[in-house]
Amino acid sequence: MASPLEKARKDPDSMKARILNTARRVFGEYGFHGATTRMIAEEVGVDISTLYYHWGEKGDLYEAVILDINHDLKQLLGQVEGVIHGLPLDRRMDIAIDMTSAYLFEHPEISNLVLFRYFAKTRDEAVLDFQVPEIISDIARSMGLARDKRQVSNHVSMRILAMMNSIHHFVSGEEFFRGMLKMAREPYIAMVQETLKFMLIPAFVSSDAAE
Amino acid sequence: MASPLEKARKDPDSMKARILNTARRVFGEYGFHGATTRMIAEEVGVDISTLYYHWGEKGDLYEAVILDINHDLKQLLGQVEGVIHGLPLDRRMDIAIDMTSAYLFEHPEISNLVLFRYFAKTRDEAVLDFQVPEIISDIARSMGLARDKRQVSNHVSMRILAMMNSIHHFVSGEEFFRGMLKMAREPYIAMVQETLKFMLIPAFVSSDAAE
DNA sequence: GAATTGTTCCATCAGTTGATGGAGACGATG
DNA sequence: CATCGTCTCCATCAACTGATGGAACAATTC
Repeated sequence: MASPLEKARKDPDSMKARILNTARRVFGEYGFHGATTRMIAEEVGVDISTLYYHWGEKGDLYEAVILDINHDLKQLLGQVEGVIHGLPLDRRMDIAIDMTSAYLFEHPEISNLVLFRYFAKTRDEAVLDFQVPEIISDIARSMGLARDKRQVSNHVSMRILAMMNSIHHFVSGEEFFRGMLKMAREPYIAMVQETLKFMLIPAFVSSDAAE
Repeated sequence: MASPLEKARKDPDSMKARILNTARRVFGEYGFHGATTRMIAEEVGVDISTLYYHWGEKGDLYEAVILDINHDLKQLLGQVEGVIHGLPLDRRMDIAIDMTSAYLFEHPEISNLVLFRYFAKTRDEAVLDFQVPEIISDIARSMGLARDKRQVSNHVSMRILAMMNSIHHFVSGEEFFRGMLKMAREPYIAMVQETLKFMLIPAFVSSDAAE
């Protein structure tokens, strides 16, 4: 029952965990093909073969990374849900945007990896991601956009995708956008949150009121 | 004055143009590191060295591709502007969303490459993109969000970035999202356009009315 | 302390990748 | 026909990449 991933999470100082965390960052920065096992090993400060000993081949390590970030995302959603439960929609969205973006700006590799999975093809055939639909259902429920998480319409799923990706996109593009707009980090983050609220809240609130 | 790019555009059947167009697709699908010169050459049906003869090294070809898609984007914006000129804001946005998304769904490699440039690092140092700010200014002006294209506030730039990327994101993620939602192409595209309007129009229209 | 197990590194391999030099093919020009 | 410039391919290189076997070492168990 104790998967390698659980072991790594239990002891963050273990070699397994150190490799996993570095792999998250490197895969997030350069993508699957852009990252090499040597880059990861070098950054950890160990030999390549140590990577292979702990995580098997490159694709397996990548898969572990994906599972790891999905785990983090779910945990984040749980926290957000706990805070916003029972509040009116506009407040729910306001807080959810703040919390989610703040967390992702601290762990930008999550956004990078999510986006990479969305549209960068791997040369080998890709594994279908079964966790994203689940996460979307969770959001739909906690946002009050669907009564039962089993029956989330495509309609609603699309809107949640658009919402999530607006956030990811500003996190992943930070370097590019900040360079372009010549902004420091803090004002950039503040402006991102403002922009997200500007875009997202009117749409969902007015649609909610119309019902 | 006749750059290689202009030559290629003038004669679409030339080897230069055939390589460029294939490179657009392959770089768009797999990213810079995921695409190999051999993949591109093979798809064109020529030897690798023919690639190098016409476009120089891999990075140069990639750069030509980026310039090429920026050129297409500007052309598209010009067309959109011609159609929406003088209409009220909500109509402008409605039409711009339809036209832009329809075009990008026909040329998805544009969206892919734009997004790739935003957040995928190249192992070599990246070249700063000087064209994106210009495109954003154009949009701001044609949307009526800034009086002078010289003085577009970061505020407005962020909103336009968010808008553009919402579109790109649904185009690039088509395969992933359609697989997830189990939708055919046409209804997917229709639903994307509906979702984009749902999200974008209320925000901009209510902000416009408030002024 | 001996045996077993777990962990790390060194050396190395085969396949891939970016890149080039040179030979030949082709058409235009004289 | 001869010559020249343009274009394409074949052969090949060095560097890089994913991957592995085995030696060395450390920790654990008996």
